[in-house]
Amino acid sequence: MNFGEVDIPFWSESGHVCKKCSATGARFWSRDENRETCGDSTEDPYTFIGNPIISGFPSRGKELKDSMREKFQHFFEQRGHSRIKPFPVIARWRDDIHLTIASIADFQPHVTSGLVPPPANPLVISQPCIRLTDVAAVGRSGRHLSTFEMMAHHAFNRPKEDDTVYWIDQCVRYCDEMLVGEFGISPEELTYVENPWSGGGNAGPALEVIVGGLELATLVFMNLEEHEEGRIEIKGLRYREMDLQIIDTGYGLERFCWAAAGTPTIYDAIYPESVNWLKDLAGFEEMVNGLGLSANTDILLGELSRLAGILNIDVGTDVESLFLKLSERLQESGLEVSIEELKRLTEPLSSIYAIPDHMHAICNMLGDGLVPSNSKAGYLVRMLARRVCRMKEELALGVSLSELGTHHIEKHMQFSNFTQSKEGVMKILELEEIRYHEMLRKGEAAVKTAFRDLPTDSTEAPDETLFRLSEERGLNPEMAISIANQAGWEELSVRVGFAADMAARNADRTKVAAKEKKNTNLFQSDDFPQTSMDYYSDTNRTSFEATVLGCSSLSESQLSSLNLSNEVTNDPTHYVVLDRTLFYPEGGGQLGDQGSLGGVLVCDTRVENGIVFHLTNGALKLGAVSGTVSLDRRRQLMDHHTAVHVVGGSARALLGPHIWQAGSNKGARYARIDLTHFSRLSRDELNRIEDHSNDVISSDVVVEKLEMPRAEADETFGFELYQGGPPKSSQIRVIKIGDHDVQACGGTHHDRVGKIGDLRIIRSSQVQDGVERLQIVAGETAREHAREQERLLKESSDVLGVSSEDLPSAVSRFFEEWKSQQKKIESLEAEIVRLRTSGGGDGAIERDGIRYAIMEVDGDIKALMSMLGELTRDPLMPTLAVLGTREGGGKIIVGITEGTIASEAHNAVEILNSIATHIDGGGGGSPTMAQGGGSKSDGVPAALDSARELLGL
RNA sequence: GGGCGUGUGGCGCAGCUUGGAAGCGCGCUUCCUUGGCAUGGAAGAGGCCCCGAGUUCAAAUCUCGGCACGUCCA
Repeated sequence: MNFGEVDIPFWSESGHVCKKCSATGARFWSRDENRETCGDSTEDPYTFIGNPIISGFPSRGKELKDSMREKFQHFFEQRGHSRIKPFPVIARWRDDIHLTIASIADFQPHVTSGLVPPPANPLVISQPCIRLTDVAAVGRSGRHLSTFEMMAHHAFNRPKEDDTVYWIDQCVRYCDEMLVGEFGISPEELTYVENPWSGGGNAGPALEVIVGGLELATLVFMNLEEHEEGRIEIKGLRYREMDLQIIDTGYGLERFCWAAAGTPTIYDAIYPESVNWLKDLAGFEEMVNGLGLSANTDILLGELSRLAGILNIDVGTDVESLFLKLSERLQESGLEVSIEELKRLTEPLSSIYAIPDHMHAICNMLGDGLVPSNSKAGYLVRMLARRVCRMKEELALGVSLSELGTHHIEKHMQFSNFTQSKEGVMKILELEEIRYHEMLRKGEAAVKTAFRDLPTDSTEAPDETLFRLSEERGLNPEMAISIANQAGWEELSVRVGFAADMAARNADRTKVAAKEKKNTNLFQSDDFPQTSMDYYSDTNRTSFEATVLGCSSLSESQLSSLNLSNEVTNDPTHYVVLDRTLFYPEGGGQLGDQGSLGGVLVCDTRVENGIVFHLTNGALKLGAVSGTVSLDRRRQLMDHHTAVHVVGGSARALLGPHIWQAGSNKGARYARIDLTHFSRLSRDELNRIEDHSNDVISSDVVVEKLEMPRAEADETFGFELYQGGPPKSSQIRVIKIGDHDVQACGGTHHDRVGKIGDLRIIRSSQVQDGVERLQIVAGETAREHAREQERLLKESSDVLGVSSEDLPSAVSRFFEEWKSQQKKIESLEAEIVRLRTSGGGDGAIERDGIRYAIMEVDGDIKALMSMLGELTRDPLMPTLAVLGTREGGGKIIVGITEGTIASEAHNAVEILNSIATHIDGGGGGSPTMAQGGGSKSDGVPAALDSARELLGL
């Protein structure tokens, strides 16, 4: 049997036959012996529009989804599956993806790798998912969604341990029984298409379950993993059998709803209230009637959807030809609609359909506590919000983004399950809309500037200009062109194929960026056993005895890739491996310990693959050794690390559940914590967090340090545990500070928070939009910081001879006075210039209608310039002026009145260059104005003399 | 995580490519036009060109670092 072929007893028992699709060539199983196509080909249009294939579900929208989901989960519960609560849509337990894209994502990588047991086995779940890869097709194709629920039953088998829950045959039986028995689907309509799956390091056979042209489910049987010595080859990669074999299914909840409703589009089935509301707001009916279409719109819409997929617009698709094809197909069905009419109908309609879908994704993401940002997951929600803003403006809906949000939450969501409050979501949506408008407003000026040199009757904009506007200003080509159209370039349009080029350009750059992969292993670690990390057992112990297992000198390349912190004061030369250690290695944002080992200093400590590497400033012999950790530094690190947890908890308590730790760093001098928040923090807010944190510290609660299996920790504390990032092990350490804060953390901590002492938040900065970085000092460093601040104040106020209370007013007074004196000097200089240039006596000589003014003056280059201006500005008095000053090493400027006989007769640059040698300098400028300088100020008179000589005066 | 871009009178922006006199629009002050206002006209005030180094005779302009902000991609 070839890989991917599914041959199970169920087929023959239930009367299925194996066929080959006449359109796609795929192998498929069907009860209908006369069937030619697999059901999922261009030859298989939807048959359920207006003719539901699932019976017994009269409702629509949220009610329909709820009952459909319940029926599914109940079915599997009856058959021994445990119901699992859905995971958040923000995949915080993973560092490879931002969003939950499938139900199996909940269990990757820890469960699928076998590291952690599944929460139940077998299990049933309905997991909200978000996929943004086809976001451009949402609303257009009639079936694409950016957010959907994947209903699934999963089973995790370990055949080698004789622990098999169920495998392919039983899985297909469940599926078939449910579709036919529970949902009333006619058995002859069902096809199972073989479509083996591989990707992400795993592979296995799979079946697509198709009814009425619609893929309702996919059943994946994951039993292979990538391995160099594997015997099975798929797409050029070698695979071997996995220890853990997984039933990974996915049933599209919304597709079930659509099949039960038989509406023209999937959106009509799941978001009917929103679709109707938006149609009203947009005046869709009047618009359609105004078109004077020959065809009935309902029939037209149904027909459009039946041909779904044709309008499946990917980035870069040639839209024109798609519309042409669609129009032709409609004519075949007897509907006469021109392409223009088709466009005017489908464009607003696709927005009306896309908005509720996007709002659903947005509310889900924000509900999970995500903060919009200009990078990472936060960017994804901002992108969706901006798409909605744009669509609602094109439809002229006249409602705000937050009003759309309110409506959506009311009609479609059970908001009590979310961490973020409704008010929090509304606040964020309001801010996002403000930001969107700000971007547009700034974009307008940018477009005008970018197109300034383009003739107003141009029809095509330069590609480069559009690329840049899009990347730097966030204006996609359509937006940029529409702004330009209103600003005077009326004929301008986006050229055909531009979107494809832009996508290709992005893809190229992504490819280049992906190539740069760094090698992770710094040290030779194969030869050593895991180091016993004794620092957890007693964080206050500092001396220990151990055995040196290895010692090598550090190479150049190792040193440079170590990226030593500036807290490392001694230069390491060797690395030492012990059997056990009290030195805490850099990890979880906490810097490594320092101290002494044998006769050498430990400059820094690192860890790799469970082995601790002590970076020393000398070599050690193998054998027994005693070590001492620097207690002061360790205590300070613990002050800071525990303080970071306290501040994180305080921020969440005061600002809201969207506060997540986006990173942290704890050194001996200060610590910092990055927090997700939707606006900059004022000093006032920082003070409140600081006060709250200090209250927690003074209450002196116990810091609990728990070791527990990951599954249990998940169950007990939830995902808030993973503030510091996804855990990598099955056993995790949990640091719990009373009821204030709890998170998984491998760092060293005090036993009571009271040990921290003083805590100050000394400043905040923004790492990226939506992420605030707080700098914290605690314990001894807090006091040092206060002393340092005092010293700065004292030194500054001493300079001015005022008390530090008066410093701000004194500084501003001095600054004001300085400015006004600058002004006074300038005006006095101007006065001098007027006196010297107006009343003759300037040594000017007139010859052949040109006035020659050559003189040395006192003053800086600015004064010279204004004097030159006075002399050469008047076109009625053609003048050549050569002015010199001894200031700043000697400066000379040459100016000639523009557009006169003087400028025809002389060239300022030539004159300057020939005389500048006298001051050992050079210069340049334009033919009518040149300036230069040098390093020999005494040469100024000689230079002026040579100018007179040159001009024959 | 990887790019790209921006920071210039109170506000909105140009100038930066190719270094050589700091500009435009709105607003502000005063005057003229008017019975008063809107408007129109004239004159004027208001700049550490984000900060710090470097290159240069010369930096808003070029280079490096920092700060603040925007945006795209994954």
